[in-house]
Amino acid sequence: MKFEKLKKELMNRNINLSYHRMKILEYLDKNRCHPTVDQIFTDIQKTIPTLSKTTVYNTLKKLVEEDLVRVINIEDNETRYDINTEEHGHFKCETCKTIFDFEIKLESIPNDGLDNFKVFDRHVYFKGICPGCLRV
Amino acid sequence: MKFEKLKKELMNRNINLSYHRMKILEYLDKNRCHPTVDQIFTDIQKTIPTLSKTTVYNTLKKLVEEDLVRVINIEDNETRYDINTEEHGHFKCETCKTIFDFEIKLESIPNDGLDNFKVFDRHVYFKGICPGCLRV
DNA sequence: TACAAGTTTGTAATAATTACATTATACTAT
DNA sequence: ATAGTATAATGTAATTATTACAAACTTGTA
Repeated sequence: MKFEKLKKELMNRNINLSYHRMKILEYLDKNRCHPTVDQIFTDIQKTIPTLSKTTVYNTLKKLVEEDLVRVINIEDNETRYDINTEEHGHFKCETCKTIFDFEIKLESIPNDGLDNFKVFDRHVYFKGICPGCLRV
Repeated sequence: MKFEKLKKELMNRNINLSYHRMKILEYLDKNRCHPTVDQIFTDIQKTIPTLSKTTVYNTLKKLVEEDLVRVINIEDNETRYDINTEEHGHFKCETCKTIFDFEIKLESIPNDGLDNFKVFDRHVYFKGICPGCLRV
């Protein structure tokens, strides 16, 4: 989703677009590398020195509740956030640690065992080595 | 994998099957509910009061390195462990919090975008509501 | 202008995990 | 059997991520 559209989405839902919230949203929009809370906090703090980490947590929590941001849990010790809520999988390179997005048709996954389950949320992540690191 | 086979696997790899390690392995074999470190520790401590949590962490780390146990990261705050290393997906019920296994053919997932990637590890997890909780 | 609701901050508390030094156990060669 | 070595287990302390909460600040509105 584009930044302008995201802003509108928030306004539609009566969510106040305060300065901090906007900067966090803008950051997520520009840095689609699935940043951690710490990365978001550290980077934005450079321009807004009074930003507090709690605000980052609060804002992300809000955005996740509103389905504008997705949580990614690949590694145990780092929760990452993704503003791309469209259907896609994640690939984490174990060498350079980069997380790549890849297209995936989740509804094409056969899941006979889940006939009577109501499924809200589908996550797929792979691990391995990316082409760049393989070449070295 | 059966418990006896797991033991043999460890011995093949020259991994000392100490009493604690064996108890942890046995626990994972009997409790295929994807327990957290804390659950494992708390339960086994009832029979081995001198067990330390560090030992649980150490043992699990070893087992994961040897590919006898898999790490499951669904929620940000709880790392779970699964002795079932055969290909399967996980479904977490958001109501009762139970994690179900389901069959999945991971190689059937189309992933055109990953042509030049080397993939080691494929994880799939869904969230939603299980039949039992839906019925209520 | 003043109130109420919502936002941000800062500090403290909690919880999971890791680091590390020490002790215990088991294995090997003499 | 015994000394020596490597591995395993323990306990404590440190680190890190996250949450709880109270206080201060903003903003919109009556």
